[in-house]
Amino acid sequence: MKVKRNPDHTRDALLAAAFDEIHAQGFRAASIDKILARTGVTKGALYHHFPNKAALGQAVVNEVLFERMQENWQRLNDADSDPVSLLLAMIDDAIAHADRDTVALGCPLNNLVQEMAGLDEDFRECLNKVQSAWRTALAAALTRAQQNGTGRPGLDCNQAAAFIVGAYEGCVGVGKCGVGTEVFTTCLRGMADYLHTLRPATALQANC
Amino acid sequence: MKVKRNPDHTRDALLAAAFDEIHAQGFRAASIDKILARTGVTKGALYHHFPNKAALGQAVVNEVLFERMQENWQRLNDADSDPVSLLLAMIDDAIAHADRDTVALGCPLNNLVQEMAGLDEDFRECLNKVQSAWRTALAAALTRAQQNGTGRPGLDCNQAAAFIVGAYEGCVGVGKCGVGTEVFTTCLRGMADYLHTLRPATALQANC
DNA sequence: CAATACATACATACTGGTCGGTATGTACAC
DNA sequence: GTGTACATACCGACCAGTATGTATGTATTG
Repeated sequence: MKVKRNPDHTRDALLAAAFDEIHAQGFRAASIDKILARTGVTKGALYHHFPNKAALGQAVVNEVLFERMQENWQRLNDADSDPVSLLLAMIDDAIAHADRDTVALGCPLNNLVQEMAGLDEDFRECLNKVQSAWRTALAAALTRAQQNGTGRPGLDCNQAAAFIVGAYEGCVGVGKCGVGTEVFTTCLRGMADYLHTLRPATALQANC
Repeated sequence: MKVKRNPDHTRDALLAAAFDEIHAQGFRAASIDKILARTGVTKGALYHHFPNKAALGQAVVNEVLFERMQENWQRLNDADSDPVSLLLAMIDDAIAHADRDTVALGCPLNNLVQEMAGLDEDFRECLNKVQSAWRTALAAALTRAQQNGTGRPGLDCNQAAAFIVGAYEGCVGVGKCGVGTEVFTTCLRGMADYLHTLRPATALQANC
């Protein structure tokens, strides 16, 4: 029942398998041969669709990773509830659904940033597009929070957005060191404490 | 004037060169041959001192990385000034001394954690020793702050310590994505904002 | 004190395996 | 029939690791 030729499907299959392999092994340790074995695609086909390994990796970032992460962020801006509560809910969700394997794998974006951003300028650029889109979406959400009264007035939203991205990636990162999910969840709970401080100071200061 | 034999010096030279190579390339991409070329040590000598590459890498973590990082933490506990101010000063210092190359290299501990913690149990274990020692030192400092009145009373110190470690590593991590030091420093300034919330609420709530 | 014995500390040359990449050929679709 | 979409076989480079040999320092013994 296998279709003889389907270039789009072939390309997508390669991107998906490359994403998984790179997520698990990192880009440089990702094996072209393993990606081929996983998909059943041959080397000739791969090098027909991508000029070299770097182009494959960057296509994974631009086409798979970027879109996958955008699905998460846009939740921040299409709802009309307050963004800080949304962020807290996402933290709770991450804590609730954390399991050993996903913690060990880490964030695919952060993994690549740590490995490649300092080594390859092209990689750094397309990774930066993903990460800065994240920061921008977060900053917009925080600005919206200020406007609808659910965000602390004095807050520097761009600065806070940068920190939130960094802190979250950091929580996922240090979580890898723990035996199970403990370090990860503890770290996230500390982050939840921080997120509460992004709210207007009314509730906290009621007892003074 | 070269001393004919000096096993301790040979071993130290290998560890130092391995640290640099691993810091720059990661563990798996670190080349034994390049470490040898850098030191002038031969392969026979290296494999006399270390049974294999993994043992060399773990020795780097246990002997070089651990001690190097401990020098930074013990500042938190030997002074009698308040720890939160010390942390803020360290952030300021990091911002002031940040340069393009160090940001691109990233934190040697975090680099290794991201690369190896999920892949190799032995590595994870010795990296965890370094990182948990950091968390412990931080938690102790925060507890001390609570005791001498410079720390917020209700704070869960272990949780906050975990978050601080994660957030800082995250700031260094996402900083790699930026063109220069901008993302890194913005992120750290956001972190400084967080650190202020660890203080007792007196100063902030004075205007209510 | 000197000769011997032995372990430590290297040095050199090589191996098998994996890697990304390519050269060349073929079958399908329009 | 002509370009696209594959398939196969192969290449040189590099890799960690090893087999083997040698020089050096040190303890032992006569």
